[in-house]
Amino acid sequence: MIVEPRALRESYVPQELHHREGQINLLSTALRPLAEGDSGEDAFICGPSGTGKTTIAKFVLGQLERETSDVQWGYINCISNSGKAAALHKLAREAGVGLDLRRKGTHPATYLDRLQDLDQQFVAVIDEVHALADNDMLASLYEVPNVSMLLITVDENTFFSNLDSRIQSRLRGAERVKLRPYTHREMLDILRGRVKAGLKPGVVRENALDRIADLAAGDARYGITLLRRAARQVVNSDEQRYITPAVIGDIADEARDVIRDKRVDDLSSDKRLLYEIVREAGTINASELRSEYKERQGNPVASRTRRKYLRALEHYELIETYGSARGKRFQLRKG
DNA sequence: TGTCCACGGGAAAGAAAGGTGG
DNA sequence: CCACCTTTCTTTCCCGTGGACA
Repeated sequence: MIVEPRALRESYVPQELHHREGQINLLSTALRPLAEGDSGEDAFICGPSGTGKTTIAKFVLGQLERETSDVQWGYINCISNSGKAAALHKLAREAGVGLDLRRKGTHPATYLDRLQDLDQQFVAVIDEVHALADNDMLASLYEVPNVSMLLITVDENTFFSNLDSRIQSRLRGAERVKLRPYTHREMLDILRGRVKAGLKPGVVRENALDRIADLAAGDARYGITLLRRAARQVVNSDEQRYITPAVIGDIADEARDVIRDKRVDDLSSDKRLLYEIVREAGTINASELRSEYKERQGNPVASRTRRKYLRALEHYELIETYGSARGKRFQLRKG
């Protein structure tokens, strides 16, 4: 049934990307000077989740890598590497220059020096950049002449408004690539591509793909997770031989949870409890949240810490907040 | 309009991680 | 093996700001 499991993972970068030609060209053009050894433009990729932001970044850099050997690139996700040192460490390692440096006890400037000494152009792909704790890492990277930044975020306007004005003006000229949610038809193409690469021919009913595309509503990550879970369900089942709309219906809720749980699993227990409280309540105001948390947590963290955690959950896009000061309310983020 | 309380920036203390020298 | 060092990362303390509510 499953021929190539990797093709069913959302992190898989296919040989050809459907319906993103314009954006790919825009991004390639922005990075074009790198192939001649000049520094490229900084660029943004923005769009809702599941619109292929990370995938097109990796795709375009992969293309560039095949054309020239003078370009190195590194990828970090700011949700798992929120600290400046951790993030720079990973970037330097991907450039192959930080291998001798220890993770703790190395000054951030050391990584920057190493990147600068590289006699190649370097592209730093910084995913989920809105979750970055201290933005002066961006300023530091901007200072390094042979480093270009490719910043990935959901909405560049909210990202910009949280940025301090010095970096704001520097990044204002950066190329912006915007991604819209996929249409139903586009989603079907993407799913067919994955089916062809990953599954035995004929095991997926066409109307099942239609059902997946409906549920995914433009979010390719969710669509692909649905396809993967459906395939696994059929493999483990004795009765079912084919992926049908009924199978999709059975696993739809579960697939939604899988994506969310993957993020929630990484949280510390206090953050997870705060998230659980918001999730159970749907919407909750600040003081109710505080008393609920204190009641359920034996030794609660200080109130300032609790607020920092909540802000982090907001950055991770697990919750949303409205209002300010005493009127602040917390709400579970949908989708 | 005054009191209450939550927010959030920033400093600073504390804990943890990794390395070094005796 | 242990004491000690450097730097990161987390948590707390301090405090000015501002919305809610009587």
